[in-house]
Amino acid sequence: MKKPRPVEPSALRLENQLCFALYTASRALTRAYQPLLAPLGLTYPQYIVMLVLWEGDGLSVSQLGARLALDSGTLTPLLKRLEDNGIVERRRDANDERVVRLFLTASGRALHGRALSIPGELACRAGYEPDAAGLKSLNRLREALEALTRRLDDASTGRGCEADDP
Amino acid sequence: MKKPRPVEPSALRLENQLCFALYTASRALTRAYQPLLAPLGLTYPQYIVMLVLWEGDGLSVSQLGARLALDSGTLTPLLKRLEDNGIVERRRDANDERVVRLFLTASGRALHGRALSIPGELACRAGYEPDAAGLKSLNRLREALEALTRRLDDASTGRGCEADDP
DNA sequence: CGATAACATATTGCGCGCAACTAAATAGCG
DNA sequence: CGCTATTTAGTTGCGCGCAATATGTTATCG
Repeated sequence: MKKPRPVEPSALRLENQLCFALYTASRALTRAYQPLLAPLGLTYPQYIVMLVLWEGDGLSVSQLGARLALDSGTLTPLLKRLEDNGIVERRRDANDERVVRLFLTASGRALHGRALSIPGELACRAGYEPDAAGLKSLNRLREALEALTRRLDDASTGRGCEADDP
Repeated sequence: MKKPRPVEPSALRLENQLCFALYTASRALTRAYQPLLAPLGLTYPQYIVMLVLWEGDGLSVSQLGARLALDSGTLTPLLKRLEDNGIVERRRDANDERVVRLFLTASGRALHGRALSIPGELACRAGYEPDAAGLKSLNRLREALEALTRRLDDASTGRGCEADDP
């Protein structure tokens, strides 16, 4: 009979945890964005939604949700707030009354210009040189995070891990 | 007079955004942890708190908050829930009635054993080899995130960026 | 000692995320 | 056609994060 392999107690030390680094970095980024987004009247998740709509509007709530990995429980109230603020319009599709299509209003489109400088401003505040190898390192970090996300989503979908004997 | 330097419209494309990759990866990680933590009766932020307390209890709410970059608005209700679940005890410091010190109960300590295998299990589910160079790449990712967090916190503390002329 | 400032935690309010469930519309099938 | 299954949003409930504020405690200064 096999004993479950022993686990080092240090496995749970906070500073060893990728999970904690990721959790903290994500919150730090949201905090850093907040003062830049406040003048536009946007929260950070609202800004993420606007990034998609600025690329092209008219998509449905579920298409937006697929892009962002968010469901209607999050998006519906968020989009209603954007609509209340006059930035977004929600219209039922005439051919399929189930789907709600999302459109930018004039002021929603106008926000795009004011948002353009935000990523650069944030990178600058964080001390990244705009043209240096720092850009390359940011890209590598982004790719590593995307790879991690893919693996984690697979892990959530699948169940368990292979045991000792196949 | 200098024009503000033009910004590429692609600056706002979603797939170019480190911020989106980080936001998505953080949520994916929380989702991946959730089925492993549910048997312990812990949410992901509660697990992060327990990681600190397992390293040593008796610390104050503000010390815990400094470690996690969380304030009492988040921690107080979270800790009350842990106390209601019989995992943590909150005691006012006898020498300073302002501070609340946090202690593990017996069942809180007992949870530690059940939690030890979680990081490895998750790494395995995500397809990382436990002893391969994959471990090294996870460490590099963690260090990159920690460096980013430090820079972002500096950016949040400080104000603005240097202009074109010093 | 008494007033006041500084400090530690608690409370309130709001906006996510997400699970679970509901409601309405369409698709598909006998 | 009628009935069920599927699809799409919306709703509810709960637990964060975090800003703003309140409450109670200790320190400081005259």
